[in-house]
Amino acid sequence: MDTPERNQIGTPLSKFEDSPVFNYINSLSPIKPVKSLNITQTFSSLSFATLPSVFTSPHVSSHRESRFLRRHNSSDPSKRESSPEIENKVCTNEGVVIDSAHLYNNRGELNEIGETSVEPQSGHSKFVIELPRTLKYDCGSPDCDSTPCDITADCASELIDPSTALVPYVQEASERCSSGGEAHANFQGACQIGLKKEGNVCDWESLISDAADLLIFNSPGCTEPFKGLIENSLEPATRFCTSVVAQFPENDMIDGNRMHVVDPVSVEHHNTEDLSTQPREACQMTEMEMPQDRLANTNSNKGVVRNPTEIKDNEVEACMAFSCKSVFNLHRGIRRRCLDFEMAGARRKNLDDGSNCSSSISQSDEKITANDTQLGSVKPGSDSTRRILPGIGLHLNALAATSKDYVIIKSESFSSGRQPSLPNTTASIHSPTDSQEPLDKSLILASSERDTDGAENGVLLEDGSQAPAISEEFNQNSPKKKRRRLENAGEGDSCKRCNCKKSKCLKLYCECFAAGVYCIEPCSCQDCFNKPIHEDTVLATRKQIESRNPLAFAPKVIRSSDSVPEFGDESNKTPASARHKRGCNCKKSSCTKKYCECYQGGVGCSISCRCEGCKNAFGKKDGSALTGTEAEPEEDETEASEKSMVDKPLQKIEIQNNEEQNPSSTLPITPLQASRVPLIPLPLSSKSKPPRSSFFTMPSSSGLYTGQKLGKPNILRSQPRFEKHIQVVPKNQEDEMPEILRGDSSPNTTGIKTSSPNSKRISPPHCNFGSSPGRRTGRKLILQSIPSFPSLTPRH
DNA sequence: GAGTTTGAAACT
DNA sequence: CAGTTTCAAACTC
Repeated sequence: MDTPERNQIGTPLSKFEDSPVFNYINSLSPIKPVKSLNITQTFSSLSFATLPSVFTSPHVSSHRESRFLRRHNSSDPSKRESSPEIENKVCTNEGVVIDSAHLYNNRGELNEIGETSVEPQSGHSKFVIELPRTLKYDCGSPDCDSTPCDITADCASELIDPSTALVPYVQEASERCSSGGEAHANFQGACQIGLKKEGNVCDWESLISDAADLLIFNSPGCTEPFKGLIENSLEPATRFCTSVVAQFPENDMIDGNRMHVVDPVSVEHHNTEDLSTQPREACQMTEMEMPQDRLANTNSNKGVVRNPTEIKDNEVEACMAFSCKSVFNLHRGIRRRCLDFEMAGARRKNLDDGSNCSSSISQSDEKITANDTQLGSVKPGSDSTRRILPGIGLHLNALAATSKDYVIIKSESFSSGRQPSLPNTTASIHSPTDSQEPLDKSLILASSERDTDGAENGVLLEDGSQAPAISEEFNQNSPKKKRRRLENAGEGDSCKRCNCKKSKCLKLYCECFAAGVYCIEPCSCQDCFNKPIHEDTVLATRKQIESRNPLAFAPKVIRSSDSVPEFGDESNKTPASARHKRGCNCKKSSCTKKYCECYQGGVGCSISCRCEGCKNAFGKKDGSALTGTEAEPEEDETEASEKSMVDKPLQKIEIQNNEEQNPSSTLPITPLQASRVPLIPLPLSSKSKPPRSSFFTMPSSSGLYTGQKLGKPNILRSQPRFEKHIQVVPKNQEDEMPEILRGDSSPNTTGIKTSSPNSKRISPPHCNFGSSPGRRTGRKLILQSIPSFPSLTPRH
């Protein structure tokens, strides 16, 4: 209560409390005070305490929390604001219900607006009148539905107590109902007019009536002014409603909006009419519908109130409640949808990540998981931006294949769902700022991040939003993801993902970071900074590392261009057109396990390697040096690649390669992957793997690269795209790459034996990417690819 | 799934 | 540049 926050937010309350009316009310009923106290407490605690989560209405709070959490960090200021508002509203509502004070409060607000001088007795009459107002405001606003109902019902019951008041009120209500289809704006207007409300109110209403759609629902801009009005004049309830409404997904909103906006009145009327006959049911219904908090209030109210007029009251209440209730229900339904929707979106992401995304575009229907919340964060508007992501830039994108899809899917889903709604106006009522803003922000963030990513790196980061961070970890940690990741890795469906625990994914230890891609859901990393959110950090770190070693982010395996193989047949045949950039340093693995980067990359060891006891299936260091071994390697390669030729021990390799291929396949998919050298090599290696390396290992590292590449390019080449990317990368790296590439390119012409068996192998391997069969463009492609490469290291 | 092995990356 | 440490993947059980 005391907290400054409260003051800010709760100004209304303070007013109420201070107001003589409030005091009076309190004095009137002992019960009331208690409730009021409770309310106030909750209020203070809730609203001020901090976040919405704390707060009250389970629906609202929970809803919000879930949302925010999922989407983003609740950090968004807007969110907070909203929450407090909501809290306030709720509290006020409760308070109102409990006490008549609430009305007074409302009244007080109204008074501010320009309350008419009511007659002394008017106390009741006022109530009546006021109620209408409240109703108007609450109910009137489509948003309000839920709360208004409560309020009205409560108020009505209690207020009404003085039966006199009821009559008019009821009459009005009945009239309204009878009027039935009118726009509730009119209804409001009428009420207000009758009340003699001030211009403010009128304006407000007029606004509503005129642009009811806009105001109510959504446009933040509209909402704000509106909001201001509300704050000033209106009850918290309205806010609450608005806030609640805001939460609803746009999609829903569409329907909901109409329902609320256009129909609210009619609905109410109908309800009232119907209900009139069975008010109690309606009441019960309402209770059922209402959140627990509210229920408590209502119950209390009932208990407290009950007057002769109860019946009428009940009726009225029923009507109101019912209408509200219906609306409320609607909202609820909407909310759920929204949540689901978001969830669905999120899920989609996950699913997409795992599988494909594009196809799966989601429907809003899908359910979401906690992780998904992030998706939720994804906002409708961002679609375009998201799509951008897929961009080429960092090979990272490759990762993205999944990520991309994911993004796209999201966008689609949203578009289908929310976005459409947006146009409608609706946006949703949201309390002006509340829900919507957060969403927007989140969207923006996500989009921006993504965009930036895409722009800069071309990488798509899934994380996009804040939420991602949280969710990511969440996801990452989850065994499911791990499994998925493993599966993916194993299958090659998806890209490999890191599992960093201490490096924060900002060192080359991190595969993702090394590949120039952001970590995504499948990653199991901890304290990951390799996310769009931390773009600055990532870039800075990259720079740092690059400053140390310009080639740090270059593909480890340099593939000679496809064409490279100068060495003639041999070279062509040799899968090992590629070489490891720096060479391995294996001592115990004999270069026969993935510990060996050369082996992992599917390339043979070269002179540059310092390995001991090299037995690299793709090419031994010694052998490579020997160039002579070529024949074997070639055969192996061919065999491996074609399999037809199986020979040699290489079979093992083949198997491994196959395994690798999958990964590679995935890799190829995303540009990002390209960056990841290892992945690339594998695929190639798989087919071409074997022996060439022995051959190629050239004396000079550069020579090796070139030579190997020349010789083996074929293998690597298998995947045109990869190669391209890879090659490109090298260029960036100037050091070796340029020479190599250049040399390769020129020499390659000869080397390119696309026709060579290797080439055949090549095509198959890469799967995903697309490797369109025709891809093998040969050297030219490579050159072209070069440009793309830069994307990896934007700076260069 | 936990623990070990391995070698690259990072650090000194 | 070499040696050592740190790290995460790969591997084994």
